[in-house]
Amino acid sequence: MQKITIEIEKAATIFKLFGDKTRLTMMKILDKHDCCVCELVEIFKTSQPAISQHLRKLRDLGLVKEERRGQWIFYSINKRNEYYPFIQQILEQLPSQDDKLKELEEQGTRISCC
Amino acid sequence: MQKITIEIEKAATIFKLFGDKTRLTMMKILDKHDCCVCELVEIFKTSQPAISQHLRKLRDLGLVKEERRGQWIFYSINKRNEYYPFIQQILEQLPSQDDKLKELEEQGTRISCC
DNA sequence: TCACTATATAATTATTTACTTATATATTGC
DNA sequence: GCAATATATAAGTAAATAATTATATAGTGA
Repeated sequence: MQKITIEIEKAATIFKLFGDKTRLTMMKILDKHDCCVCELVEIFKTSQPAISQHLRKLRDLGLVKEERRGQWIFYSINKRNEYYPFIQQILEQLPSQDDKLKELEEQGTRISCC
Repeated sequence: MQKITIEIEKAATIFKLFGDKTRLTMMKILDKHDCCVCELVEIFKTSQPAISQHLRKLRDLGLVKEERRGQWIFYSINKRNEYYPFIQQILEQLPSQDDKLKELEEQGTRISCC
């Protein structure tokens, strides 16, 4: 296995963000699928500002990146982040959250919105 | 690599604890060396109650265990914890904190106290 | 038993965090 | 340009967190 090291302080900063279930689930989802904000609002059944604020924290650390596509802003994992290998190793150990996206597709929410 | 999975919710709970630099460093130290509370107080240059409270949180999740040896109570990583493999993979990626213990030895604090 | 040391716990306080409500900005399609 | 939609941001609030101070408990050695 490759040896990755990250300063303790930086790791703690990342874990602080990962200590919230919503953000951690978001990271797991975004690691496999780009999502727009309104999809995440649907998935987490919470308010749009709450989602935006979570995304901002993740973005401030460079863990995710945004990309505007017309009316929508899509978020995805920033795989160029210096710490992505560290993060990836963690996310790999979490169970897939694909079912959450599948629900959206079944509802038709995914297509209609984004 | 072996495949370990942990529920997202449980992982977030662990990360919440790891989101504090003191606790994360503690975990890294305890993964290799048992320590008594007074050593940790020395290492982190903080109050004894603060250290005790951090240890309690880690213990409440079963991440560390305590063992009385005479006057002192030694803490160590609970390697029997269901999630230890997950935790171990994380701790492996953090830089060694052995220098902190070495400092104590040089000061003589380690021996005199414990 | 008593003084001393190590540790835990309780209560208080200050800080941080996450959410809500309200509002601003940007894009689309008419 | 205007209405509608998507998103961000600001301000306020409630809840959670971490530290401090004070006190309790437990072991040691005289």
